[in-house]
Amino acid sequence: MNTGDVPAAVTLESVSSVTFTQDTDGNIILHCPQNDGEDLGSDGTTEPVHKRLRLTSEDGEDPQDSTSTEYSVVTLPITEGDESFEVTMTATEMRDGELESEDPSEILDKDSSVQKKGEDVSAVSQAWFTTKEDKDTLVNKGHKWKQGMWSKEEIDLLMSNIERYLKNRGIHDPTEIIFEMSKEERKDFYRSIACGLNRPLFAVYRRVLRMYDNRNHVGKYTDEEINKLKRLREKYGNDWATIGAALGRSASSVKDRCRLMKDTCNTGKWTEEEERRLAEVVHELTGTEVGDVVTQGVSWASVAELVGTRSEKQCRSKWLNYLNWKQSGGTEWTKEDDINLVHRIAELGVEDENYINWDILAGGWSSVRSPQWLRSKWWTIKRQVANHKELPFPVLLKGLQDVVEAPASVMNKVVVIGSRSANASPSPVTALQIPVQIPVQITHVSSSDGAGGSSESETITLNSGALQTFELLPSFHLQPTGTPGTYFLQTGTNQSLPLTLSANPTVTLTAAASPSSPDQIILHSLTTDNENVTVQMSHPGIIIQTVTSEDLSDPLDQSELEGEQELKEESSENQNNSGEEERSEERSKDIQGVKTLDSSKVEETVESSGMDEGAVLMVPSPSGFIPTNEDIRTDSVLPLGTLTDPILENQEEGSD
DNA sequence: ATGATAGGTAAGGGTAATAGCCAGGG
DNA sequence: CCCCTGGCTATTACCCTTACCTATCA
Repeated sequence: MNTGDVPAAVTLESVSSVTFTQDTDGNIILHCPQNDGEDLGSDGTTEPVHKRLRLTSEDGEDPQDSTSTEYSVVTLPITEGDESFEVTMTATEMRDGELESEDPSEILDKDSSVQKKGEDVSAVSQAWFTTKEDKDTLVNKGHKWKQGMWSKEEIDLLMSNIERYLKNRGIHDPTEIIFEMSKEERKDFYRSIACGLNRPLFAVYRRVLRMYDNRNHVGKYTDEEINKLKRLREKYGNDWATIGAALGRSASSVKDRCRLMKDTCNTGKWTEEEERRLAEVVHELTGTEVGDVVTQGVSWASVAELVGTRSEKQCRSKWLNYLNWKQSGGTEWTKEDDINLVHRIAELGVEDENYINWDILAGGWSSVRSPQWLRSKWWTIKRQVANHKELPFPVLLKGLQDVVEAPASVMNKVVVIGSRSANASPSPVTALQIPVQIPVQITHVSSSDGAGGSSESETITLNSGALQTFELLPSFHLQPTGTPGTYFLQTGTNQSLPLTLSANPTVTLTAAASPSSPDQIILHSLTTDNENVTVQMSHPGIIIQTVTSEDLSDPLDQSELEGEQELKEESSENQNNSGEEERSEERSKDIQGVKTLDSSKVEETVESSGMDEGAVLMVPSPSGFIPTNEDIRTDSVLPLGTLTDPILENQEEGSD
């Protein structure tokens, strides 16, 4: 099974009833009660029988099914000695004909989502394969798996898998398992945490090692370190582990650094002679001629060896970004090319950037220097959108089509793209990023009310300004807390809805029912400072969404925004417990002097919160935009990530 | 002895972010 | 002439895959 082999004989069992629950990460947990029969762990030992769940749909396995769902399944014993077990399923639904309808030649054929329904994806994540034969075997059996950079979703899943593993075993620190335990002690660790990830076990292993190795992500090498590294290199050769240990860096880090510093390396501008030599060597090694486009299949280490004065990275970079294009008579990149690029990508109609085949896209395009260069060009275009990381790819693309065609005066600004809905909005909205506080609409959805189908107006609107007004609609009512002027908001489903308002410590806010309308709470700011207000939510059954700002003329100054940013980072510190690279990214989001507001952390918090009583939780995308059916009239919406939920955070931190 | 399992190492292709250079405009 | 700005180039830290190796165990 580990290499995809299906055991010759399997025992089929059926259970009459199972219980479904949903965990905080949205995984469906299927609880199978202890079987009275003899099959489940009948030897009475603590070692559970390995089970695989087969999901059969009622209508068979028709690949033309309008909805195809892929499941990744793992069975986990609940407690030792208990013969019941849990099944965690991660399901991915694809809409009718998505992907399949694309021209296959336009899509990189390397993503899990192209899998056929019912395929056992766990065969990949449970297999430790590094050799070509192992790979071929799996490929021949029709398995496909994810390669390339890990997406945020994958990392999140990995982290939650690790958390679950830790919880089940009462371990607090994952590094204990990864770096301290023996193989025997950490038996099944990697298999367990690889579940749901359509990646080879080995890839998961590498990723985890990197993630939790605190000697990774150390940052720039100082001159002192470089000198020390040179000495260590002379002493220990290619024993990267030893060198790394001596330097307080990971082995791969020192190895990578050494690759950059050949003794004979020149830096700075390439001389004509160097360029000539590079071209000569590349053509010689690849059996090509001057004018041929060579972008792959080059051994850069060999090239560097022969060029003599440059490292492999320098050679590759020079070739792919300049020399090959220059030699083959390339033309300069123009603004029209920018527009063209965005349109061409849009025409591909791909769901995700990873599906873009840059080789094909670059083909026959004289101003494109190489597929790799084109990709980096895309990056520079993409980064004109401040919140590009948070946007769904199709939304970003649509927005960019407007952006690249916009006048230069607009192009020079950082733009934020937002869309009320990726589906409903005919065209996405672009807006200059001006620091502005936006109102927040909180909609409670009762059990009977579907996701986003909030036909009833149950809204609270928080307007910006010193006087905060909440409009209370029918399903909410106020409940005195005992403190005059302070109320709890009570929802129609009888769930208390503690809504706390906090702000800068210098600002005190109190809430009171409006004398004119009992359906309003009026918040008074007790200071004259019109500080930014943070609404802390502590209720999962709530839709949080940004709404039209009728008044965007209430800019906050930079210091206020920075304060806000700090507040959020502080509150979300617990989320990122791995030292993963995102952390530093979050901190360096200062683009062109405008603080980019980022609510991704906040979103994670809310997103992974528990759900109860059928209440539906929808959260804003990190930029504050979520699909909604409601008719919202704005063209200019600016996100402000001020919604935090300490309780939910605690829930997540404290338990699951 | 053999093959499977579960790592582990090294090499090298690659990405993404940023630093640095430089030309052009005010 | 100076300064600023933006585009391009070069650099670099980190990521990922591949090939190969090794210890342990059934």
